[in-house]
Amino acid sequence: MKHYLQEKVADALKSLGYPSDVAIAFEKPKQDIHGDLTSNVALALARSVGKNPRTIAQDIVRVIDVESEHIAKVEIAGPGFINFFLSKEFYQGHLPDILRQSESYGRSTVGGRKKTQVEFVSANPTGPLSVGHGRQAALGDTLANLLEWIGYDVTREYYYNNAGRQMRRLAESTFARYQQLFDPAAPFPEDGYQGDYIREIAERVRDRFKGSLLHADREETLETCKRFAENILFEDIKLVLKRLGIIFDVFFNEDSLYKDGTIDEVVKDFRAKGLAYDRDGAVWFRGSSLGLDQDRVIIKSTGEPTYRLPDIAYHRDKFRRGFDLIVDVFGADHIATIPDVLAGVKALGFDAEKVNVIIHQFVTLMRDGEQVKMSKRAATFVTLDELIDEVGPDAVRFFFLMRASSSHLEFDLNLAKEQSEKNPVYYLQYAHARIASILRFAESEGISAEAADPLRIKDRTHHLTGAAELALLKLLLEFPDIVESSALSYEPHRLTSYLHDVATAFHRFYHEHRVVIPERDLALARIALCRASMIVLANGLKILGVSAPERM
RNA sequence: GGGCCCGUAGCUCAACGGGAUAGAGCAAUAGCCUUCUAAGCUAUAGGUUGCGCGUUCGAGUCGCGCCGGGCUCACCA
Repeated sequence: MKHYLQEKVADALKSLGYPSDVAIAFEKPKQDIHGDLTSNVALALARSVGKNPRTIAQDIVRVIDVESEHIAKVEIAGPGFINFFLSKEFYQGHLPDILRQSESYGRSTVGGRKKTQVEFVSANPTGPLSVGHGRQAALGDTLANLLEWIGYDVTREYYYNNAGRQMRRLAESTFARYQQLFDPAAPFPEDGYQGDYIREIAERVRDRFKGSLLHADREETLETCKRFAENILFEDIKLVLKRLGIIFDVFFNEDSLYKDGTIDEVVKDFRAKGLAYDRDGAVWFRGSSLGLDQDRVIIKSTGEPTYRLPDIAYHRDKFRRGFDLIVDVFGADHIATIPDVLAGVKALGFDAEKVNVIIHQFVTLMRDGEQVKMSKRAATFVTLDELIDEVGPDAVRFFFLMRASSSHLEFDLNLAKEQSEKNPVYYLQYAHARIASILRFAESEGISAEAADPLRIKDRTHHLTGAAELALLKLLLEFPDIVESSALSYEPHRLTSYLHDVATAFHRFYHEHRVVIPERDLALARIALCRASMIVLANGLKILGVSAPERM
């Protein structure tokens, strides 16, 4: 409809001799009295044309050629808005489309199978996933879902590093706890990982190797401990992610960048371009010549690279694999790496515009009105696994998706656990379950099968004339636009808030109108509306990764 | 000190490339279940959008300067 009106307005502008290069924007007015779609073209043109915006609006309305079966009314309001009122027949006529598309309703092909990678979580296997990772997991997976829904070809990728100093600490911590199982007085490294999970891993090392590691070669033993711990931690991570319904297509090991020579290549290319140089025994990246605030070390004097180098190499690899769109989901604490990576890939000749970095702010847990204190050092953090245990996967995902990623997120544990109307997850799920219940009832009355058939419903939709019915129907027809805009703006919270509106509109409809009634045609039309509502809720929840129960 | 994010109703948050009277939920108050799920609905109340300038037909949104909170500025990742 938007596109249709855009064309019509463009035609009108042309015939009036107004500049046609302006963006003809339509939006949904906040208030119903301002119509269903509104455009501010007249206001936008006022300056360049040098006329009163209302005059321009009147000109446009005078010559615009719209079919009356779709448009009920066109009005000029306020300073020069042109408000279009769509006919109820227009809305009624589209109800069968929802039923016909069913599970696919909301999908589109605007993405054109564009090869896309979404990288998220990417935690190293040194410990359990935190609550912060949870937000990232929900965000990344939902962005991936959204992009898939609008026709992108999406790869979900997890990048990790199982070498280096952190893994060394993991190995030493594990071994120390293992030793302590035999001799409680054995020392624990000062900078070791404090968490209890290390003790659990150590016990499993003991179960597997008994005391045989106590006097074996230290380096070999540490290597054994490292791999053992890594495997356990990774399995745990995958398990937790699976609890949230997340499955990665690719686990990308940083190590492969060394093995296949990508790292060396990047350094060589940087040197060739004068972007890398030696100083104080280290290799530096000349970010200052690329507009960055300072040069940074990419290879330490010890010969080890800093994280920047593999990060840049990794992104080069992404480009080489042919991704047309690269979405990186990072926590706010990683924000410092981004300028280097983007400048690096750009310097290597790739289009940095294809990289979209989504930064999400931190999560604070609230319990009984007080912030849950978390310290990684003291190992008093709440793990994602524990959070899921406490409030369930649906609440975890939904709560993480409710807010804009740029906003700090306060996670109210009490609210998330509450099985009542206060809890927004239940509010949505309840609407879905309620519809399912109505449909079961309708079926028991023997009239649901017919209402599932778009063709049979087509001639009956004109019975839906109540304000609550039409308001609901209008909202349902917005779904594809919402999916598209949520995806393209990388803002899943638009979808959560939209679904909340749908649930509200449905509940209102439910309270005003009885569905299963003797008037058969009206009953069928209303059942169709229920089905359509259920489709939108189910599809929306599917994108969010939240279950849509049939009963509650 | 530099960079990024945030500051909107008592609390948690919306407001899609500036748009019309700034919206929801929770909390508060008053109502609604013999009828398809009350985990629901209706109504009332709640605001100088942190402060001040500026840009323009129009600013919560853009620019500048303050104030307050978070993150970050390693030869840690």
